[in-house]
Amino acid sequence: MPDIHRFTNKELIQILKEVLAAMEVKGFNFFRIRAYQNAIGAIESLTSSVYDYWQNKRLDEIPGVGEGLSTHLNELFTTGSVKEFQMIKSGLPEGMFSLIGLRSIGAKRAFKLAKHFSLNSRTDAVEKLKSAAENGLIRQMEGFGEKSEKEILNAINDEKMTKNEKPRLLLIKAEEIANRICEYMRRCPDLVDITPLGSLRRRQSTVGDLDLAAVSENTQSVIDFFLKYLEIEEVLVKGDKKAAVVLTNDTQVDLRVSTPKAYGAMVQYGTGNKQHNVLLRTYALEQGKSLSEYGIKYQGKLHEFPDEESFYAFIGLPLIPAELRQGKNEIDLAQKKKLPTLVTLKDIRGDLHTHTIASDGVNTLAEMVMAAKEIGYEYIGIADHAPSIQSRGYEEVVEIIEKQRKAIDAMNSAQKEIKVLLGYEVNILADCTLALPDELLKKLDYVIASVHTAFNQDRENMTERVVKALENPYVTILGHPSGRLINERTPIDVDWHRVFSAALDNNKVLEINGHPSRLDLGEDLVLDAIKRGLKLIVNTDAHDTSGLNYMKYGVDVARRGFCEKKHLINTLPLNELLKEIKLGG
DNA sequence: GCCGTTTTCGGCCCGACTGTTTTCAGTCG
Repeated sequence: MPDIHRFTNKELIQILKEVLAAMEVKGFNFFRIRAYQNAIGAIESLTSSVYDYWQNKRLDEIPGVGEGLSTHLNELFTTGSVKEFQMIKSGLPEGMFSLIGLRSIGAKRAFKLAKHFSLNSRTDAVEKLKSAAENGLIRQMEGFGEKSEKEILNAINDEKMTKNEKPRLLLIKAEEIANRICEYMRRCPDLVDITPLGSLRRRQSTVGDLDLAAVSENTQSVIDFFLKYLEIEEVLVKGDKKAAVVLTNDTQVDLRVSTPKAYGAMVQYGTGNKQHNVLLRTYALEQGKSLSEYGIKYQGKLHEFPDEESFYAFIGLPLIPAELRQGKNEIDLAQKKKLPTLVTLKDIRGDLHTHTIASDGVNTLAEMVMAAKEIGYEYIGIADHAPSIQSRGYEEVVEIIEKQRKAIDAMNSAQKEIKVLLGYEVNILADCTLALPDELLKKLDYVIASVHTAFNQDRENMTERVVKALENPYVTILGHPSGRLINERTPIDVDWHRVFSAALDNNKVLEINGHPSRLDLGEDLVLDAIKRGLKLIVNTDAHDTSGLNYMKYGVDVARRGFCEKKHLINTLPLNELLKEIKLGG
């Protein structure tokens, strides 16, 4: 039965933001407002859906969501609306809720404008405001001036240009843009160093705005140099400590500049995430220490820190890896000296999900093996898409697989530096069967089962489908488990609890696919998986030799999911890996 | 409304920048 109250995280955030705005306008208790802000912040940084948390009765695991909000969310998912929210919003002009998304318009101004121009419907509020601005009516209002009016008009026009929701940048893309800017900035004579902060430094799978921190004795000179960067289309903010711009590719870049002796505090401040910083400041305050981007105020004195390590040490904590600064329980773990020792790229000994020209890859088997050898891997698994029996016929498929086996055997006898394994990526078909029969699967060294078709099946069917695949004795790995393509395709709808149980019961391995558009499993599911004792593997899904380098993005996800070396089977030496992937037949 | 190695009350993060103001409110990160 379809569930009409299944709000997405994005929809929830919008709902909560509207309630938040209403509370601000009506002057609700400051801390109650902040509680909503915190909850919104927490939901924004989630990679799993709140709806799933609700279904599994785990809403209280979302930091900032307590008893009150849980009750409201429960009502929302059950009935489709929340009486309390309606009451909070009652009496306010509807149009204001269309305005709060606009840059430079917060709750207060949205209300003033909506009231003044009688913006009583959402649909035409922005349009009406635009014509008011064009007719010079906004500048006549108290508290508004010519510049505000112009800024509002700009915000509306920008909004229109990006009406289809500016998608967040893939990590790899954000990295590229940031590298370009940093390269340019290094030509500034006064610059000592520059580094990306924010979600890019935390290695989040997608990045919204780019945050950079520069270090220099002459902060103004660095800001001036930055503002001359050729790709800048619009300057949003410029001061002597920070600047914000929009690039011609529509990416917003925030730059902060600090002196060397205070750089540690600046880097800490800018790395976030917001939730982490809030919790850290609260934690420090218990010791009477007040944190800011300039240092730590303690007993009336500002202490400065050249690096983050000394900054964290001053409040009695070890350095918390940037990837873990998510506002989960990392501060607690740090305090108890129980932070995980995160897996690193160097720990990875091989890649089991790669393609060659035998299916849709670009490079030959030999080229892929050579590239893997150059990386220094002990083993590489070739997992081309399994040839289709429907189109080629059974006999031909058998021949193709035997040919591939011979080619790989030849590779292995020709050299001993790297072990080549024969796998296939086998589709989990819509009818719950696999694209290759068991008697062919058992000839392989390992099998990756993946969903590649019929992504839109309902939760029950899809769960059944994946669980069935995991019950097949010849399947080793569940490939790109959610099937998502970032900004392109939403994840399949499955009951992860059941999928994880099936993987656990049948001793299967879940993949963290490192392809920059996939990064799948996502980090929150990775965390759930290791909590439940599941085994994981990071693979690249490389379709050419350069794709093998995607491993680092997969490791990023693993690290954000609190993975240690022991959680990933491809950190094992070859003989132990072979035991892990030994087929059941 | 959230949260807890000083737990169920009494606290709750910090600062930059901007525009419209003569000291600050609003917005943003």
